[in-house]
Amino acid sequence: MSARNGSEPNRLERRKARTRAALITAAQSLLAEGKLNVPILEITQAADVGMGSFYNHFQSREELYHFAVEEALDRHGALLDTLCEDIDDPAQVFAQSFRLTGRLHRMSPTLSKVLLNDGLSLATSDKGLAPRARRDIEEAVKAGRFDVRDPELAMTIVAGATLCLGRLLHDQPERDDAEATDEVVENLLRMFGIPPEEAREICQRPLPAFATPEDGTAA
Amino acid sequence: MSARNGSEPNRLERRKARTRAALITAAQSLLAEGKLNVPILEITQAADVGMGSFYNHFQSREELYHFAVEEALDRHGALLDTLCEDIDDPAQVFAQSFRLTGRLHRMSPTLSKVLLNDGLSLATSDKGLAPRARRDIEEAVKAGRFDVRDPELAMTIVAGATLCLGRLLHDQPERDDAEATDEVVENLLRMFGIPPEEAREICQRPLPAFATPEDGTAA
DNA sequence: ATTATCTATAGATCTATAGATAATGC
DNA sequence: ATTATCTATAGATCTATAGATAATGC
Repeated sequence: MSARNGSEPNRLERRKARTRAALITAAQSLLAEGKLNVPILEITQAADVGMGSFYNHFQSREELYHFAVEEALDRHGALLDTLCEDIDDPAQVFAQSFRLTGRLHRMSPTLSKVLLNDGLSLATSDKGLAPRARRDIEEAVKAGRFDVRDPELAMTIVAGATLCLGRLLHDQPERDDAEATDEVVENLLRMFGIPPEEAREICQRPLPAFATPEDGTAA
Repeated sequence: MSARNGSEPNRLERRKARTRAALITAAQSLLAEGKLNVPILEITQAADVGMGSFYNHFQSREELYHFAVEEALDRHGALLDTLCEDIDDPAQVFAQSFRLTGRLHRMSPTLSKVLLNDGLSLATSDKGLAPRARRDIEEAVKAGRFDVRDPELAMTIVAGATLCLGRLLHDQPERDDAEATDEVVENLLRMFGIPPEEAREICQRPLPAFATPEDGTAA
């Protein structure tokens, strides 16, 4: 309650936050494994907290899963914001976001699987990649970079490609993830009216180095 | 057992098949509503059969749901085969399949929602739209119609677009489904290297009349 | 004194089956 | 006589909470 007044959280509040975070992390691991129906007890055991603590923080498994997905989306969104902040051309922001996301599936498999598990709702979420891609497409259209009649439909194709590409990269571990991702975004850029030569060039630009804290899975 | 010998199924076998079909239809309705965790009893009540009959046909809810999705995919695949059988140009078969599928979301909402509910696995399924679209893309490449480096990645984008478009059409009931679908496939055709003029023209060709038996939901 | 967590469990819910009933085959 | 279905339920499982314990604040 008192955390709202802007003052530092005290030790009690930090402990509470730790318990909550442990539950959310456990939920993300379970979501990534596709275990949606595990008993509450199994969740709290995975989080290493008592059964009763669950109900101090969440009303139901569904509520916990909801927050777990939101947390994953926020983490993804923050990563994209950080790594694209210096780029002006919306077409390049778009391409770079997509290329980074493609590489994320293998680098942060849990984060990736949480996003994929939620399936199509990722496409319409107001967090994570979707709102950013939508923004980039609209700005690129305004700037005359993209030739797109309906940005929302363009967004639909992009979201679908993102999801199915992630799925493909998990299903085919032998496939080169960077190469596949870059080819998909190159196709998308051409679809948006970028000349083939330039599309290819945009997808070959160096990406910023980024280290994901190797996944949300705590040690 | 004796149904395997090619002879006519007798009344007993037909009754058994009816019970099984009732369970599968009920499962499809529940899947379409997103009710994945309903008790077996609720499924059998929806199918109007006794609780015990469930276990005469399926080992678990998961097994039933699996067959329910397969049945939906088969029905969709058969529809596409019937409606595209007279077309030679693989690019047009591809476009027509996509255009028909887009119109299906509203015409057969239960079928559509079952397919969407299963989410990304639709993209890699060997039934329904996916294998057909893959076939069309590969043939179009061979025939020099499509300019695509990796047909599997092209397929990935198409599958994603299919799914997210379906989701969009359910989320936005006021949107014109035919218009949106045709614009998406037009974009995809351009991405595959079809000249813009021709892409547009292909998407404006008349479609065969098709009446879905208004959905798998029995009266 | 207050707050969060933990352990233990009552009561609700669900699964899977046993045994009875009904339909069909021969 | 055989096969499928139905009803009723034992036993397993799970949820949600009560009450005890531990940690922190003041």
